[in-house]
Amino acid sequence: MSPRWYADLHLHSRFSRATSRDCDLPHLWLSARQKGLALLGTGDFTHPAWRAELAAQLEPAEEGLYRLRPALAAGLRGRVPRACAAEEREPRFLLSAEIATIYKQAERTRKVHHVVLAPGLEAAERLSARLGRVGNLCADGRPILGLGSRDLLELVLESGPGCCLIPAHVWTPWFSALGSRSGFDSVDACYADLAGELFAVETGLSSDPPMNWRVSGLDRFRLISSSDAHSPSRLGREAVCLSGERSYPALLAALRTGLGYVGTVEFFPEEGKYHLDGHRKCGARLTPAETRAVGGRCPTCGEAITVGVMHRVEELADRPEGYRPPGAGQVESLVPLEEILGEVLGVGPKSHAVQAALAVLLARLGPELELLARAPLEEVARVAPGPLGEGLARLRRGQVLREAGYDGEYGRIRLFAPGELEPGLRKSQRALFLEEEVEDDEDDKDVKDERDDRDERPRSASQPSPGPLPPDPDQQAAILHSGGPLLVVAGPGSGKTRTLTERLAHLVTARGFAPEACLVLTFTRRAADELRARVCALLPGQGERAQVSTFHALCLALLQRHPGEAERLVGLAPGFALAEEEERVALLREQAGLSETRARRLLGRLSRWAHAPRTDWPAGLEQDERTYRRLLHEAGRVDFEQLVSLAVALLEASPALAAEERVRARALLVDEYQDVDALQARLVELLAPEDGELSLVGDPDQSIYGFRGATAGAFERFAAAHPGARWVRLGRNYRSNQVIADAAGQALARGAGRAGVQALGPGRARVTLHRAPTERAEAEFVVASLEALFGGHSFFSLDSGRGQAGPALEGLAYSDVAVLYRLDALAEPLVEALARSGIPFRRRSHARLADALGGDEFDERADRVHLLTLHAAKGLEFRVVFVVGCEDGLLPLRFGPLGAAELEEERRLFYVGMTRAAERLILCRAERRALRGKPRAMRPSPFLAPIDRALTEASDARLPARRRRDRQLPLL
DNA sequence: CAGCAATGCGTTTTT
DNA sequence: CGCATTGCTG
Repeated sequence: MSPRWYADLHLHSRFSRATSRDCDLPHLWLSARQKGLALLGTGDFTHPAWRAELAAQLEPAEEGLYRLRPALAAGLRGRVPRACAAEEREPRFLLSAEIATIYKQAERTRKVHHVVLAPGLEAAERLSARLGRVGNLCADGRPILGLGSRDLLELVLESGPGCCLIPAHVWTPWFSALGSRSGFDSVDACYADLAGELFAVETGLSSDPPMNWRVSGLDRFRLISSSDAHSPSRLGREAVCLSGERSYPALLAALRTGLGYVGTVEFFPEEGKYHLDGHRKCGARLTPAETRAVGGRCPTCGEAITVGVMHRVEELADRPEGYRPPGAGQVESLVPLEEILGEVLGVGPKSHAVQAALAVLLARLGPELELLARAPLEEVARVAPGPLGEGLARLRRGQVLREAGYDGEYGRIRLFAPGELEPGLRKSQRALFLEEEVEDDEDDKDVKDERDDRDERPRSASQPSPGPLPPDPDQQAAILHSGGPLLVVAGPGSGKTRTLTERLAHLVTARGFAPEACLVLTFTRRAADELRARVCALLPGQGERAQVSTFHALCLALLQRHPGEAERLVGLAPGFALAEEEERVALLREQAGLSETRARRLLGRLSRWAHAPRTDWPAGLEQDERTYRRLLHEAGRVDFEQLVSLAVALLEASPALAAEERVRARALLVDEYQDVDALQARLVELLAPEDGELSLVGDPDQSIYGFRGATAGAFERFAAAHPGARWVRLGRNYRSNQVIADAAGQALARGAGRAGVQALGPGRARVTLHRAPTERAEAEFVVASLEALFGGHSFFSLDSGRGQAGPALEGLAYSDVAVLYRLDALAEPLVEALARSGIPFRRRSHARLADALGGDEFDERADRVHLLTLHAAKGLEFRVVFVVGCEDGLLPLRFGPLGAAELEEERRLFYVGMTRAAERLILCRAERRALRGKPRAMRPSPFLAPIDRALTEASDARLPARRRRDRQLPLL
């Protein structure tokens, strides 16, 4: 039997009334992953703006289905809970909409809602065009048309093969085919001569299949269930369960024939808003019999009672309760996990405590629907010992307490009787999920997580998906700035990328800049990809047109745009091309007769000396360089290192050409400006738009690429040349807790003056300082700490995790942790210890194997502990960061005497490492370490000294006390 | 060819 | 700084 999958075909976008602003494709996609929905309706395809968004953000997948564009999906990867990331369940979308028809028939006003499905964007467009002639489709994503149900069905059927209609939530009183206040006594009466074209009906929240089975007139319809969600978190509260192929034709076939239709996921019908009869204003809830007894009038006020679904089913039923027609689907009755957790924890379903617990459960146990229906209870108990497992057991047995809904009031399903859950039990269950509540919870209220969500929120695999908060005032100032050059100094975790991308979006949407006239410059392709994805998400349909490029790619494109001038003015060979590393080596071997090793060595030396003044070059190097350049030129090649200088030379040689290039980018935004070298700074000056916007973004405190030519003070030099430039400083750190932010600030400023960047967020965990005897002991400490952080084998058990680097963190995924080091060579003992422990890890080595193999995106996002050099960690963030090798000589790295500038760069490197951490920072050192074979005694890094002892705690290795006697040795 | 002095490299990384 | 490689001299 092929595996089952779930589909939610009826939901709404943010273009419908009373829906969440988060009903956009990324949020829906993310929620689908969390719920375990493999197929989602888009909802609202009749709305032109939503259709434009669909066209911009989706791309075709299986027949009739669409997937989120990879650039967008890539940006969301980090927010998918670890156990919800199954590749084969990556959500697909199909075109769906809900249409309301209001019309008079046989003297009665009929209000009927319909779900419409289309086999693709073109068909949706066609149908929308026809419906647009009937009524206004722009006012509401769920349009209201003055059209008979039958006529709507006719329009749908005429819009092309595959277009179909499913009567929506057929029993609800106010808006449905069978509704007591709106509809008919049969589906056939509603759709008249075309009713035969229908093959499925949606049961709605307040009825379930067993109720529907009592009406023989519905036997020929496949029963479907959907969420009708108005916010992403409500997706999948009801759904269709299918098996077999995932495609639009297969879905229709399953609904028509039953082949591949498994059944439905349901609310307990009592939870629906219209299950029983009643009058909400007076709080009167009545069973059908009671309603009949009081003559359909509210006993309190005398107004008409709203007749609910149960009552209506009884009116139309021609079979007793309990009848099950042949071929009926399976029924899984579930309760949203948020509600269950709210009950178990004794707090509201939207509370922080519930969201935290949800994140843990999804990260560990997988998507919600599977988890509720099938997660093994032993595993549930392992993740969350306590009443949750028992609750799920009762849920699966259908042993629930039901308080039925009526007249628009949701019902309530409980798993535990009143008083069954002791407050103490609830508290302990809550403690499982909340990091800091255990020791001091003076009050019983939620621990409020104040961490802001501006942008640089930890990309935890287990984060729920809250929408972003509005920009803070400094971010806002940078986003809105208009006029002269803008310098944005953005500290760690301050929302730099968000500010940059939102500024770009602002320039386009509010200031009228054409997207193609906006240029964003970065250093790495990776950064460019990320920025592009985020710009696309912010500017659906337009972001793709913006130019987001690396310096080198821009320069190459610029040279290639002007081949004539490039030949004439900077002496490039006609039809020049970029030389790859192998080609450069081959050139030197074949043309200059150098050996392979000598050729590589020469290229290495040239690259190393490229940024030093030629007068400092070793003897002979200049001569060698001239020869190499000549050979390169004769071969019609340029190398990467020349690109920027050639582009600068070209722009300087031809002012007209420079002016032409400036027009191409009326808005120029440069990321990581602190890393520009002199040529790149010059390029920026040459390209600075005359009447547009120039924005330079970066952080001088994170300048760590001096060896590559980045010259400290790039911002200052720019400001000196442009006295009118506006400075904006983003100083709030939304990433690190206060302790980490302060400690990092002290390390950077050598303890003087500045109390670090201002940080928000909870933070009681101190920075751990650990001294190990040897590098092997250091590695074992890291592993033992990781085991504690992950809670050992019983993942969240309370009694573990008091050991090494603090207690277990809830919902911690392996990829939330990084181990950082100054030299790649320091990774060896870590690799060995981690491999032994079985903790999955990934070492990013600078060996560019990944690129050679065409990228390893999959590995990149795998849930593994990251091993990285400090340099490679820049721009990333982790909930937990270890920095190993905090020793003099390694931090700062020193071979001989160290210049002041180099010392400062090493200090900034340490600062960069510290500020990668959001929640926990552990600084480790070894007293003896073998470097290049020879063991050496190591002193602590001088960078540790300025950190206030109040912010740190010492943690000595308390690994299984193998060698207690060691402690008697003098500690020095 | 042995022996010694001079030189340069080590470390971070991107295109 | 300290080690390895290179290249020169005897």
